[in-house]
Amino acid sequence: MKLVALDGNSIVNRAFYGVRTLTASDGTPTNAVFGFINILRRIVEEEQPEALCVTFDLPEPTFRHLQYGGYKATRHKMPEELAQQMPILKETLDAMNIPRYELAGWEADDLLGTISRLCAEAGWECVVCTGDRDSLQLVSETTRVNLVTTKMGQTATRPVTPEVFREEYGFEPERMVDLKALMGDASDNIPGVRGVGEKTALALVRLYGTVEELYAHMPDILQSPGVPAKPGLIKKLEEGRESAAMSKDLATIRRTAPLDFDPAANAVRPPDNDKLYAIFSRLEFRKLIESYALTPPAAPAEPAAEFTGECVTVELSELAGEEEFRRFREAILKGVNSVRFSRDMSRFAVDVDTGGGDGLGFTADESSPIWRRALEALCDSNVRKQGHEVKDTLRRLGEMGLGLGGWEFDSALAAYLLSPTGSSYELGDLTERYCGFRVSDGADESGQFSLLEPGERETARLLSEAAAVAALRETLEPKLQAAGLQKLLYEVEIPLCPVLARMELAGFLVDERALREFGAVLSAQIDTLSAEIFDLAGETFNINSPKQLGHVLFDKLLLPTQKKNQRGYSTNADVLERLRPKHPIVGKVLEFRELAKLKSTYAEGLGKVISPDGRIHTSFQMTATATGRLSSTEPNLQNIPIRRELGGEIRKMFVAPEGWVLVDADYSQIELRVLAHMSGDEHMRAAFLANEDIHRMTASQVLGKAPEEVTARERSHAKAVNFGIVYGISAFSLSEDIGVSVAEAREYINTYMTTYSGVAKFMEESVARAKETGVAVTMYGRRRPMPELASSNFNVRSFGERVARNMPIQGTAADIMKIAMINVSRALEASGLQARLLLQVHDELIVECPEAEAEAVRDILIREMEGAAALSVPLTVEAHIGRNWHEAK
DNA sequence: GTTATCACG
DNA sequence: ACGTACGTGATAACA
Repeated sequence: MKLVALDGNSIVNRAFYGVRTLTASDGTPTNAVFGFINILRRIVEEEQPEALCVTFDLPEPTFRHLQYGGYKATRHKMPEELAQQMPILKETLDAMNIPRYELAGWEADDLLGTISRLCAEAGWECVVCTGDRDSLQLVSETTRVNLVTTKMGQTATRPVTPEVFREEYGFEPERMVDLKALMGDASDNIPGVRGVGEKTALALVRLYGTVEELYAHMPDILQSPGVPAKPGLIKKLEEGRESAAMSKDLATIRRTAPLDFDPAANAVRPPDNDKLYAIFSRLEFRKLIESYALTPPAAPAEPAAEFTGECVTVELSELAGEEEFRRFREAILKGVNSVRFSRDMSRFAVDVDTGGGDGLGFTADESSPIWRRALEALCDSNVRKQGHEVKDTLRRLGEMGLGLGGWEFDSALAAYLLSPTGSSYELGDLTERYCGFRVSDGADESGQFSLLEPGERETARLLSEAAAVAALRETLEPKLQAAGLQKLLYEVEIPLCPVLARMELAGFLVDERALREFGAVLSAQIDTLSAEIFDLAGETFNINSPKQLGHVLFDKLLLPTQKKNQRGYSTNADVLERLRPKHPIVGKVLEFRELAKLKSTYAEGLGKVISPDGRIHTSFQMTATATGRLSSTEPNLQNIPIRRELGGEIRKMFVAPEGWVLVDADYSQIELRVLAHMSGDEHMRAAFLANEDIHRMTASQVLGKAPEEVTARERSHAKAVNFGIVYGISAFSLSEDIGVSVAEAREYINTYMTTYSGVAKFMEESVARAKETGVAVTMYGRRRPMPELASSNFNVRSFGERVARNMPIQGTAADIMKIAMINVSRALEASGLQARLLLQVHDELIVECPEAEAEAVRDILIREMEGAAALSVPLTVEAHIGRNWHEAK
C-alpha cells in the first residue's frame, strides 16, 4: 500500500513561481492554485497511490524559532498574491476530499517526517513530494522523496530512492543532516561551520559519516586521504564545533509530531462535485472542470424555470397557419425578443419578454409553412431583438436576404465590454459564470426532453439559449451601468454589428489568376534559392525548421550565436540581419524566409479562401482584443503585406470590379494625436497644430533645432521614440530598435520626457490611476482589467505598467475608428451611392464604389472619419483612389 | 497543443 | 538585478 504526502507549502511555492500570471475576471490571482492542482494530478497519475494527504506550515512561529532566535528569519515573506491563494487552495483540497495536516509549532517538514515514520510502522510505503531538498534525509527503504521542479512552466518530478541518493551524494540519506551541519544552508539560515563549503563538507561526511565521528577523529583528519588539505581547516572546525552541533539540530527533521495519523484514513476519495464545481467555476478553471468531469449542482427550482421554458411555448409547426402567424407577429411586437438560430438557420427560437414574469416562447423550423414569413416579420427593424454574437447572426440573415435592423442587445458584447481579457464569451460559459446555470442542451438529464426527436431537441436547446440571453441582459445591465459602459455598448458596439456584417457579406474581390501566377513565380524562386542554400551549406535540410537551420548556421558554419530561445539559438530576422555580412548563406536564408512566407500565408493561404463569387469574406472578431480593436480571421485581412516591395505585390491582387474603384482612407498618426489630446501636452499639440511631419517636429523640439535642420537619422530616431512612447518605452528596447547604446537611448527618453512633460505626467497618471482602480480606461470609458499591476513579480508588474500606458491610447483610437465606421456607413447609405465598406485595418478603411462615385465617396470618408471625434488637435485623414489596394494606398 | 517566426497597425 | 515595446492571426515545425 502506498501513501503520497505532499509538502503543501513547498509545492504551492513552485506553482506560484512556475505558472504565469493567471487571474479570475474579478482579479483574484489563481496561478498558484492552478499550478498546484496540476502538479497534484500529475503525481496521482504517476504514483496511483491508495492514500493521499497534504501538509502545511502554520504561520505561527515553531518552537525552533523560539529556541534559536534567527532561525529562518531570512526567509522571504510570502508575497501578497500567494498569501491570497492559500485559503483558496485549502478550500479546494477540502472539496477534493484530500486530508491536510497542519499543526501549531510544527513545520510541514516535521509533519512529513512524522507521517513517513507512521507509514513505515503501519507497513505502508510513503512517497513524499516536495521541492525542498531538506526532505531528502527522510529517504529510506520505505520512504521515497519525489523532488518537484518547475522549468519553463513544465513540472517534472524526480524520484529519489536510497540508491539514487547514494549515487549522487556518496553517503546514506540520514547523513544529510551532517552535511547541513557542516556546510549550512543560507535559505534556512542554518550557519554550519564558518569556512566550510559544499566540497569540503561532502568529503568529510563521505569519510566520517556523522559530525560526532568527525570531531572524535579531529586531530588527525588531515592524514586521511580525500580530505582537502586546506590550511586552517582544523582551526575552522574547532571554532565551528558548537555551530555544527546547533546546525545539525536545526537541520534534523523531527519525526515525533503529536499527529493522530493512520495511513488508511487518508484513502483516496472522489471529490465533492458540488463544492469543487463551485470553486473551479469561481476561479474560472474550465479545463479542470472538464477533466474532473464536474457538473453544475442540480439547479434550484426557481430560476431553472426560465431556462427550460415553464413559459408558454408555441410551436409554429407543420400545421401552422394564418392564426398562428398573427399570434406570433402580435407577440413579437410587444416586448424585447431574445432570438437564437440553429447553425444552419433552419430553426429559430424566440423568447418574448411579455413584461410580467411569464415568458412566451416561439419555435419554428423550415417545415412550417409560415417559417419564412415569421422570419421576415421578426427581422423587421421595428421589432426589438437581442441576441448573442449578433454580428454573426446578421451575416447569416443577410445571406438569406433578411433585414438587419432592430437589434438592441448582445450578451457577448456586453460581457466583452465588462472584461475584454476574458477567455470565452460563449453563451453557455457566460450563463454559467454570470447566472450560475447551465443552458439546457435539449437532451436534459431531467428527462424533460429525452423523448424528443433530435430536431426537436435542437429547438428546445435554442429556446433555452434564448432565455439565457434574456437572463444575461438582466444580470449584465446593472454591471454595465455601474462601469459606465452603456454608451459604448448601445451607441458603438451594437450599431457596429450590421456595419461589420455587411462588410463581411460584401467581401473583397481578388484577382485569383494573378494570385496563382504569383504563387508559381514564388515557387520557382524558392526552388532556386533552396538549391543555392544547400550548396553553401554542403547539405540539404529543411530551411523552414529553425532547429535544422540553427544547426547549419551555428554548428556547421560556426556563425556567432546571439539570442537564445526555449529550444536553442534564435534564427529570427533580427539575428540573421546581423549575421548577413558574415556569410553569403544568411542573405539567401532571409530571402527564402520572405518568399516562403509570401507563398504559404498569402499566395496559397488566400487562394484557399476565395469564395465562388471570387471574393474573400473575412470574419471580424469583436471580442478578441484586450484594447477594443477588431481582429480579422479566416483569413486575416489586417496583415496583408505592404512594408516590403515584393509583399506589396499581394495588394495589387485586391481589386475593384470592372468599372469600380477602391477608395482607401487612413488616419494620419491617430495614436499620437490621441496622446496629444489626452495628455494635453502643449508642445505636442503645437506640433500637430503646425500640421508638419510629426517625427521631424519631434526631433526639432527635442533637439532644439529648426525642423529643416533635422537630419534623416535624427528624424528616424524621433520616429522610433514616438512609437516607443505609445508602447510604454524602455531604454533597452529603444536601443535595440535604433542601434544605439542603452545609455544613449536612456538619454533620448529623458530629453523627450523633459520636452514633453505633459506626456510624461499623463503616463505617470495613467499608471497610478490603473493601480488605484485596477483598470486601464480609454477616453470613452472602455476598460481593461489590470491585475498585473498588483503583482509582486517585477517583470509582470512592468508589463502591466506598459499596458496601462498603451491601452488608453490604442483603445481610444480603436473607439474613434468604430464611431467613424458607423458614421461612414450611415453617410454612405444616406447618400444613395452604391459605395460599400469592405475592410478596416485599425486606422484605415477601404470602400469600393463605381468610378463615378469615387470623389464623393472620398469626401464622405474624410468628413466622417475626421469628424468622428473632436480632439484638441486636428484628426486628419488621407484618402486615395485606385484600381487596386496597392494603388489606392 | 505549443513554439518560433513573421505579416500588419 | 531583474528582461525588455503595445495589439493581433497564420503557418510550419516540434513535441
